[in-house]
Amino acid sequence: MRTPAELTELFRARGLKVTPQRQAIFRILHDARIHPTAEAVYAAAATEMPTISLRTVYQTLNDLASMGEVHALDLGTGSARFDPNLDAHHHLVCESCGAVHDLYADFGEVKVPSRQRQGFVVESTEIVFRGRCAECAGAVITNPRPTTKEMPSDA
Amino acid sequence: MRTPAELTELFRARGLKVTPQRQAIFRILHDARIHPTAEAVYAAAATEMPTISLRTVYQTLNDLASMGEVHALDLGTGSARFDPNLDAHHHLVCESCGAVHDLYADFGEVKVPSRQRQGFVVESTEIVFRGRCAECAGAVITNPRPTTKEMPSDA
DNA sequence: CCGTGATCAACAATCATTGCAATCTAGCCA
DNA sequence: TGGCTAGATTGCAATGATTGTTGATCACGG
Repeated sequence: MRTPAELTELFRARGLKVTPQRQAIFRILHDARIHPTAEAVYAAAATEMPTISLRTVYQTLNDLASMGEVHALDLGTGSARFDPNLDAHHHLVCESCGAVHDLYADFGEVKVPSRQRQGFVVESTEIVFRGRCAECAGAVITNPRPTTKEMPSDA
Repeated sequence: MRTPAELTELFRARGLKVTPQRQAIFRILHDARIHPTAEAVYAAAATEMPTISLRTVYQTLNDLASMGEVHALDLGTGSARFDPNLDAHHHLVCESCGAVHDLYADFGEVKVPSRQRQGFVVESTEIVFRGRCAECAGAVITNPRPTTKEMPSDA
């Protein structure tokens, strides 16, 4: 994605104000190597700006998404993920822990045969591989993972 | 998918009871040519069995899904869709009206290059084409410019 | 230094889905 | 056929992600 500086200019050019909140979000997204949820961005932002509201995070993420500066992904993991990586790529989704990994690979001509297009106008193509990530695949032997939102720091 | 009669046997064989509610759902799914949401199945069931509860529909759909008799799809259209079609196929999703069409096409070797697998164990692969279905696309054809969002012309 | 838009806070609302507890019944057996 | 019991159904509450609202405050940028 673009650098915080570029996004700053872009926002200004559109008449949008560049607030500290927005700058923080720009930075967080730019540094993100993964696909954070709104909640995750909020958590990250809150460490440096405790008063930021989740509402503002959603707002800015949506702004960025509708400007095409990030991609909003719904991979069925409960919450939307915001992908700062705009290059063509695909995703590996862990059914167990919900992790999303990028995959760069060229699968050649993946497009709808005109015969079966049914008048459909294709705007984007996504390939999602579902399965288990390295850690979860290793651990499947026993417990199916319940929604362990809270983890007792010591057990 | 299997016929209602087959599903009936299957349920019995698993010690699950075959209630009128379940039979209705079997029938509805079997006749479905599309990918109904739970709500849609509920609506269909309610016409012939007004007292059925949405809860029961969810329950049975989930049972069927975990038995592998239908596929639960989350295509980011807000609600999950239940696909009675178990053959390998892909989907065309209309971003405008949310319609989901099946697509039968062979894209050859679509699998994760081992180099990039990162230890991931792939269990399923889905290819989703997003765009506009014939009707929704038709609505925009009159205007050569589909989206009226302004683009920074002075870039 | 203004004006306008952004933010915040504190909810309420929505929507899909699931949890729960009380009630009911399918399927088996005598 | 009648009864029994595990499993099913139901209605409603609850959850979780996300958005709407409103009014007061704040600060970006001209």
